[in-house]
Amino acid sequence: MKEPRAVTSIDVARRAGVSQSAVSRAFTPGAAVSALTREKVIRAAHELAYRPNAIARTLSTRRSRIVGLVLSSLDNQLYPLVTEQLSRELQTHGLHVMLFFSDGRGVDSALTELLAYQLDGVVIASATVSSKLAEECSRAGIPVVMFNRSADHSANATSDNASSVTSDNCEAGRMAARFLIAGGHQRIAYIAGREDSSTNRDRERGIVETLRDAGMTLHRRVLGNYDRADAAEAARALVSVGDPPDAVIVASDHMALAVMDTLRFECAVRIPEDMSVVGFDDVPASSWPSYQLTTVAQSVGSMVRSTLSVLLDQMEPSSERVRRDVVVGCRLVVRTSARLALQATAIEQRVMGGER
Amino acid sequence: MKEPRAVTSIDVARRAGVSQSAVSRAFTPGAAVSALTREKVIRAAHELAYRPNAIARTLSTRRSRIVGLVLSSLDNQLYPLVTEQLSRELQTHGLHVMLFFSDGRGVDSALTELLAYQLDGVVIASATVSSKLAEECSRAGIPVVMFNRSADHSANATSDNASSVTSDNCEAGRMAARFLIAGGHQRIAYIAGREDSSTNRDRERGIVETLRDAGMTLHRRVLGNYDRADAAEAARALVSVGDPPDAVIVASDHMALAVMDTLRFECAVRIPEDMSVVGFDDVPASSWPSYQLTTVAQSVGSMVRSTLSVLLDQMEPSSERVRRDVVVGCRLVVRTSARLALQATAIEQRVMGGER
DNA sequence: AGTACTGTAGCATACGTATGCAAATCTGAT
DNA sequence: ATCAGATTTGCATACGTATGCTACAGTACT
Repeated sequence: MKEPRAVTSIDVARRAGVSQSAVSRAFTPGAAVSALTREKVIRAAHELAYRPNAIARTLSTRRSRIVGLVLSSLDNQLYPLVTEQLSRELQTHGLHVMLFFSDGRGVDSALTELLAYQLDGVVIASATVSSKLAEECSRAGIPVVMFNRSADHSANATSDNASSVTSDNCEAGRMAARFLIAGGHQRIAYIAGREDSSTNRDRERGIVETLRDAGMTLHRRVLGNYDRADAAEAARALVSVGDPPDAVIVASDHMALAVMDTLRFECAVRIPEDMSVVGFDDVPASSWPSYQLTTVAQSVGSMVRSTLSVLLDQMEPSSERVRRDVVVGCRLVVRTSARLALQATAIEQRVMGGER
Repeated sequence: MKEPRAVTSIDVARRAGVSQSAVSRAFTPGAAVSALTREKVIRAAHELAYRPNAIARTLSTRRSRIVGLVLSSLDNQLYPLVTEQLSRELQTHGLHVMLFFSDGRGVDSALTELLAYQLDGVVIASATVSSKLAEECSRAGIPVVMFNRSADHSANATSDNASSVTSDNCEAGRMAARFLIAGGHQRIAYIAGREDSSTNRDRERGIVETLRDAGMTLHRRVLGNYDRADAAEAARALVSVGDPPDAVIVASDHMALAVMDTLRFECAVRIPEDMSVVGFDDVPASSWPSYQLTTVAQSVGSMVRSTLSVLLDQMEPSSERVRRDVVVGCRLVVRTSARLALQATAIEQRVMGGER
């Protein structure tokens, strides 16, 4: 290897006429260095284009300033949003994101490589990830935040140390159901997400509860698995039999957009005249004029900030690492994909903006 | 710090009754260890739940197995695709992606932190990144690949070492223009991307050339800056004056979708009856039934594989690090947002699938 | 039995930075 | 000028792994 041999703190020390320790301290905020020494060091460093080696620093301090982000896919527009915002937030704190994609098949051998990188924290935003991963991280002393999903306390005997940041999905389900009920809908169907997802479970519970309280019951339930193709198939199933629903709640906007397309262009169903559609998440495309999807928005901003807060907190060496579960509020974004209470056909109220 | 003190190769060595070197070699493919020793080590490692410390390895080998991915945003659906595919491909080669978001304002102080992580390579998929960054990386001996953009050879006196992977954008522009000309369009407008983008420049050149060869000229040109809002504004501008175009080529699908929405829902323009729309990239939403956007597809798969190939090649210590510029072919995906040659109104041919 | 060779094991050190500790310097008050 | 106290400096070592080198054991051949 004839690499140009990177410039090290020793080179800088020599040039500045100080010790290597001095160089290190000059780059460590709050360290004991005189202003003069620091200035000499900074100058020399600048002349040599020196940059502290983050890897060596990690080895020494045992803090990598790297956070792992585990995803199963970026198909759902929600996750690019989360990825970008989380990454930017971390960046302002001098932290960086390393990406890990779960391979879908439960094994996730690739994910255990994650342990090798001395990560300062891990954010799991993938449903298909074995809870074993979270457990392994905890055992290794790495703070874990489950993003947009909570660990199943029930099934897991071992006290699970993973924190979580979720929306108030139960309430979100209620909001969706209440809105449709108020709109005079009689036959409300649900296209579910993955059965093993806490988000789906909570949203569905809120819906079912609210219907029951109104003396109603779920008209029909089909599985969409958070997948566009499955959701399209579910939409077909809903209209393929007699007595179709007059409204459908879809467990995510990602699916809801596919449902709208399928209903409109394959099934000649008018939205919302023939059928109302309500989703969850408020992804960017939901506000596009072609869809104008009424949806229960998750505040990605709040969720990301909460995640950051939990992580920074637990990264403190003095931290007690107690599990924290943050629940963020939702809000209904009314657009035109669902009939309103007052008007059956003439629809005008729209909400296009909103924090993201 | 009362961290549980991670288990190291020394612990494993002790338990297996061998030296630390033996442990290291047992985990190094192709190293000189007997099968017996390796087995003892593997067993001990397994019992202690040992995982080699990638950071320490990096310090020793000077190879981090981390690739930096520099993005300006994930808004455009193209980039989530790229991010996921690149990350997965790298993952299968034992490499990982670290994310960097440029802050838009040219300074990018955050990006130079990138140099600190001893990255094995950098992929720049951000238009707004100072070419200085690429230069700094090259100087540090880090292979750089510009993704979906090429460095301006012209303006840059310093021989730029950054490789690039792009589509054949000039040909892509020609394909779009030829298709519209064949469809009998007379007044073809162009909504441009950012002026400083090589991708925009090349696509536009292909379009203008082709029009000229057909004895035509660009009916109108408006700037869209690869931004949905700007593109919507551009669409309004196109129809706000007399003699509107009968076709518009939009420099990216990301913008084209906004253009379609604006034309249809704000301007009451029927697509393609009143105006044809053609885009570039073939992002996922372009194939959604609401849009059915005719577009010149970039083969994200090919581009990612090429990027990987260049990177792996240049990461070889023996590599000569000569710049490589890969140009990937495009293909026209005909859907229904633009009139075809044979039929003015009755449109039926569709292409929905295709490699991605 | 002696020689040459091959394959393994362990020792020692390097990678670049951070930091505890003791020594050195400075500050200001007497 | 002296000294206590505060500040700053440099030395030495630790962080966990990889690897050049030497030593040794085993094999095959003369």
